[in-house]
Amino acid sequence: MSKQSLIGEITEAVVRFQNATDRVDAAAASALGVNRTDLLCIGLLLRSGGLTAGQLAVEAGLSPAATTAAIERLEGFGYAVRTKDDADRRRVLVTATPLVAGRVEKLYGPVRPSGTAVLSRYTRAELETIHRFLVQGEELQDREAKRIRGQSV
Amino acid sequence: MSKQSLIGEITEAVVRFQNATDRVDAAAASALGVNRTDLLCIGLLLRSGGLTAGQLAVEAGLSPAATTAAIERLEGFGYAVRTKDDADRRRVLVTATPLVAGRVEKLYGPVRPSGTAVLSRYTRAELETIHRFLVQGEELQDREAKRIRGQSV
DNA sequence: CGCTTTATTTCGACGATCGAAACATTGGAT
DNA sequence: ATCCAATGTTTCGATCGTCGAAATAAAGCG
Repeated sequence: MSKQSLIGEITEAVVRFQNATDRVDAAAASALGVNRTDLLCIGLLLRSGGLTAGQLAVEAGLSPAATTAAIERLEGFGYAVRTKDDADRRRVLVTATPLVAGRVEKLYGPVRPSGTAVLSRYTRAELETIHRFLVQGEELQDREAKRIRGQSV
Repeated sequence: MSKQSLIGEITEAVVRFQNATDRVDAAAASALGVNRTDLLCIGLLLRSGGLTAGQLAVEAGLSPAATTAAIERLEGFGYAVRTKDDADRRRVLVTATPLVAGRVEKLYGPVRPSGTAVLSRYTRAELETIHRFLVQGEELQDREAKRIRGQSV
């Protein structure tokens, strides 16, 4: 196969890879009974160990109003709790509950060892190539996103 | 760096890569003045060269009602046209217009050469490694998505 | 011909989002 | 000390996108 056509195949494989990732998240959201926005918030809360409502809004790319609504939904599921910040009582600290932490672990936990198992079969040099590809790809896409944003169409 | 921590970095890099892709699509949708569903439909229509309303619904994963609404929005923008199928007059063929084709080309066109330029700097063996990684990753994620779907939480 | 099946649209309702205004609290500035 | 601008969150009203179900239209078949 020519290098050029290999490049074409990689381009398509990237798209399929993304779609597969999307299907995993869709399945997880469905299993938790929440929508994609809520799943995003859950991930942010778990990774951070807790955020104020405003921080969550920024991280999730949501308006203040939508953030309040999302927090309310998560509270309703028992997936998050609000606590007033004693130092600054305007602030509300939002944290994920052990309930959702447990469920997420049950859903996503097994992905890690599976991924590690797959990657372990690569040599160190190959892993470095893959890593370089991912980092350069991210940079490329951020450049392109920036270019597109500056375009009225 | 240990192989193990390299694997960890790759895992994180994958997530960042996906997010970057997402930002490109968000920027493109915004430049075209449409939402993400409409952008998805535009892509499907352009790639296929035209679909019936029903086919579009299946491909996009939308209900019939949502599909009709999306087509209506795209028509309103001048991005799609409906034509009755003469052979089976129940069917409606939806096609992307040159207008949207041109705009999409202007937005996404430059991504291809940039991507090719980046990938060209890899050796053939490296490209094969990357390709293998993407394909195996897709398979892995599909297995995990299936597992998660079979889980009540 | 009717009857069932297939393709699309219409209808009514709901859920998630937004911008703007309201509310609560803080931290100066005078 | 107190007022006032700034900050953080919630409430409100409106809009948009989606769905399920019913309606419409057309095809195919017995």
